[in-house]
Amino acid sequence: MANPKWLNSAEMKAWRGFVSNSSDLLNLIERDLKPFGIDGGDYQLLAMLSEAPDHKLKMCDLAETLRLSRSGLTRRMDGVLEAKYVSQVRDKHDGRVIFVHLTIKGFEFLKKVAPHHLKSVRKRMINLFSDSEIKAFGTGFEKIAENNKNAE
Amino acid sequence: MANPKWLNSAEMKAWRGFVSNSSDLLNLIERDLKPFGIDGGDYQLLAMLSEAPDHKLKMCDLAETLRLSRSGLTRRMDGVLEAKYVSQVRDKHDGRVIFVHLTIKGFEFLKKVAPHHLKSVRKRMINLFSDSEIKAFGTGFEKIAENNKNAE
DNA sequence: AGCAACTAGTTGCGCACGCAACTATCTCAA
DNA sequence: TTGAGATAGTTGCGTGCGCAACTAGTTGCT
Repeated sequence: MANPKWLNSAEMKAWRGFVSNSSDLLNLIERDLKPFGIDGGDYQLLAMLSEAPDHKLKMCDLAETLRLSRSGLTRRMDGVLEAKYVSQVRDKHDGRVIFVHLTIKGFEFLKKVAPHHLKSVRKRMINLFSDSEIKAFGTGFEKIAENNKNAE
Repeated sequence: MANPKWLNSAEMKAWRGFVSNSSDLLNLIERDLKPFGIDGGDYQLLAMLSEAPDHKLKMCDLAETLRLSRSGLTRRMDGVLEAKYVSQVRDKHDGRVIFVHLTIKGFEFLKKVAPHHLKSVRKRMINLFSDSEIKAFGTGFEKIAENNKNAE
């Protein structure tokens, strides 16, 4: 354990850049959503539903894609249910599971907000990058994801 | 505002990869610190002090490097003060400011933990990357940081 | 000198989250 | 069929954080 290789300057720059700036980036993009009366968590929730088959997902699957605990999702649901952006339907075949459905209202809302969010993501990240940086972020995070899956 | 260009598949992969996996990565690296009795926030705090001139930093500067609000830092200090990893000294020349000093004990502790943390960062990110990915993460986050500074 | 505007740090409060414990439901093996 | 274990979702509780308001100290303008 004594002396693992220290990070060279390029490695340090990559790691520190990631640690320091990713939260800033996410915060700014979330802030861009505020004028539309939605926070980043709810936006992601609606976005994930909109991409799911039939615009619905089981609570536990939704929690997983959102990187939330089951209890965290239960409570996040309060807001979007109240706003009638989603509805819950108990599964007929398995009484334990609840499907979360994106409502028409939720989908319309998402379609209204999405272009603004997209502009925000472009402005704060994607449009700053060269093609090779885009590619490297894609493959880099893919490797991390793969590695995390087998995390001990 | 109507139709900004949607993300192509490479752009989407970069963005989604970032959004979905960065929190997982940070959580796993933080989890690796747990056996040493320290969380990610306290570790970063000690690390930033260890790299500062004279191992000390003003509260407000420390808060900024840690991406914490001033109040957030005030409370995070409780733990590391209690553990005697840091001490606070009021500035002689400006009675408003408080310097946070890394203590000998804090520095020794950090030196003990750092190699493990380093291994964790390598295993979960750096060692997975090609040279060009390392480079791209460095320049990519640098661009984001630069852009964030001028954020409106 | 004196007062307004700013800056550093702390405190009160509310919020979002995870963990552990709980209920309800399902699965599988004997 | 029945009972042990797994799985889905909720609730109680503690924690870490930001925001707003506050105190204390500094700066700058007149």
